[in-house]
Amino acid sequence: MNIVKDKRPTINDVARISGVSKRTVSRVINGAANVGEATRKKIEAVIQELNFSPDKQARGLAASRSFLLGLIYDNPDALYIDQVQRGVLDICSAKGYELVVHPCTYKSDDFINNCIKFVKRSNIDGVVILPPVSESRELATSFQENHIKYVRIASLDLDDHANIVVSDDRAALSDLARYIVSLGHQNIAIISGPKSYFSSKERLEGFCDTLKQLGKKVPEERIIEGKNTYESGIDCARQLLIQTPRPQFIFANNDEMAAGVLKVAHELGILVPEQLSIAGFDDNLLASRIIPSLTTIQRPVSAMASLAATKIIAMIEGNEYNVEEQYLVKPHLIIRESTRKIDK
Amino acid sequence: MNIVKDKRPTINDVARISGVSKRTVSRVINGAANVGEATRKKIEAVIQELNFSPDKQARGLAASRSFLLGLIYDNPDALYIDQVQRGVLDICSAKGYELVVHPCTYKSDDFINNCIKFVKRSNIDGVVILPPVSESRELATSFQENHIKYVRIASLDLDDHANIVVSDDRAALSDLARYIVSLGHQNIAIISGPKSYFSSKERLEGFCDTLKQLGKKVPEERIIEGKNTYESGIDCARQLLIQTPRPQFIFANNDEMAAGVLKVAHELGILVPEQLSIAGFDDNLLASRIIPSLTTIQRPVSAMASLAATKIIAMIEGNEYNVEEQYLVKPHLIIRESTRKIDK
DNA sequence: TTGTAAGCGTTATCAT
DNA sequence: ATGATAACGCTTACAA
Repeated sequence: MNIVKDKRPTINDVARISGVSKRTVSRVINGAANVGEATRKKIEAVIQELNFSPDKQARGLAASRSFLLGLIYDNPDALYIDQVQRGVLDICSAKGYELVVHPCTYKSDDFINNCIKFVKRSNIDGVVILPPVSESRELATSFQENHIKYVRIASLDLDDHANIVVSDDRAALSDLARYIVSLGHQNIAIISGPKSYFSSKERLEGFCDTLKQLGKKVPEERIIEGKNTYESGIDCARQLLIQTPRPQFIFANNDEMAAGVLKVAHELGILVPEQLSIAGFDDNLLASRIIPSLTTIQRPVSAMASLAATKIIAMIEGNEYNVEEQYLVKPHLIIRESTRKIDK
Repeated sequence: MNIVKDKRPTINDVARISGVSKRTVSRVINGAANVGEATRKKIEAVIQELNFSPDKQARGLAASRSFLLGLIYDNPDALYIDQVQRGVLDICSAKGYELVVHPCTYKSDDFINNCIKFVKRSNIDGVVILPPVSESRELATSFQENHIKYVRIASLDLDDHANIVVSDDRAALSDLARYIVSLGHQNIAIISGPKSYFSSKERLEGFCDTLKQLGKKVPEERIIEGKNTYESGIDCARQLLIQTPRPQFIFANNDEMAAGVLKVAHELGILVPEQLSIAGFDDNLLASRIIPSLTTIQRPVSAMASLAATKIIAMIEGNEYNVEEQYLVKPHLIIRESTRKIDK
């Protein structure tokens, strides 16, 4: 059906064959209103016949648009990244955009410039920024200064609602606290995420604040700062599980670390959940596969990503209808085998 | 309007400030040989100072290139995808390319056309294709017909060596067979991958052939076709573990399914590895986290991806030096806790 | 070794 | 409603 021609037809071919100027063809392509009905029909027919479609690069060069969206992240969690990509792509392909991925290194002090250049080089129309990079005030500021459109995904409401999608980690951790107290646990311990991340802070405070309201206080020495890695979970669990009295419940800032706790418990012969309850955060692939399966908190990652994509495209196309108003989602508790009521 | 730094610098700015023509700057950008040493230094300095990087669209429009690489896949394994992306990106960013991701649906019969359109729409310079889509003869043929450059990543040598990176799954499974026999296992069972995938066939045959050479034959009813998912692993394990005599060893075509086997064994009170040994394939994140940790086979995914990227860029840039010769990598066995010698 | 100038396929600014 | 013509930022014959 499709005959491969030597050269792709250009707007000039369409113009010549239609007997009009290319400016008029351009009008038709872009759906401008002021084109005669007869002319439009004629041109559309020729476009059909030639199987013409405008060249994206030329279009981009002339109009400063690329129909490219960027995804910026410095996150080792492959599962999270993958979910985000799919969520964004669902929207992208429906709207005629493509997704360009850009992992970066948050710690490198070149990283802001690196991101800016990434966007400028390819004339990326807008970017979605993932945590923890999304927490960078400097990056957001630089994007604003460079007139780069962005939407951040984060755990804290730290930008205009048009520019952010927030998961209310604090509220979710509050739920977890109530659940744990309802199970009767007394000796509660926490492996937090890196304190420099807002998300860690939100989760920690959401948990501790509600605990305090319910009359339970977590002492300092029962809160250890982890690095969100499996190995770090193991280290922290070792420190926690030798304390007397031994913790009855441990919350780990993510599932990776929770898996580390499980590992240490197993090594020490501590039964989960009989002698120790554990909860994580993410609802990682791991969470449902591991034995015992992990009580955890699930963010609607894919939905957040789709929302972010919708918002960024709305910004790009100037249709900022009521998209600003939607920005907050609440993660929810998933109860599995790793938590249970205190026997006694 | 003249001295305003609002706009990003162009090749003209670099030329003007360096006091040369833009043709010379272009030479420097593209690493041409015939540029005076002093001139080059001067220009490079200015490029640095201006933080200049050439506009991809303009470059593409002029040179009929986009500096965009595509990644085509229909693979639910997020960890695999993520590793591939990072492997490809390592090379990409070093060579000035960006990566556009394109998940697709292998089963949909529009998928070939969908992929072609994806490439043409954005003038993608070349694509890397992941298994199982990479096994599609039709897709490869269509790409050839449309003069689209591609490199496939696969488990079987099914294309010109210039167009493929192959992991020798067969050889790796042969190693596993020898290892298992050395442990003294008699009753061996297999959960294969979908039979329609070449990779499943390679692994199955590599395993069975070597087993046969060593005097062990796996009977028909001990080979079950799984779907490479956790749930499918559970289903197949149930069928296998009620057989008499009960299998002493189960090979699962991937770690996801092996995790399912572990789950069922746990439910049935079968001790792993005391009463049942299990091995998987992939060296998934899961493999090292799960308890007991999983004996499995690791492909050098990231290295394969980098090699694929190197090859596709060589094709694009016409530097097909000896890159054709490198195409085969061998996965290797990782022995963990889930396999052990037969007691008795 | 370096420069001039003509594109590449669009969109945007003016006219008419 | 339509059309010349100039950008857009770069590469590349062709000179010098």
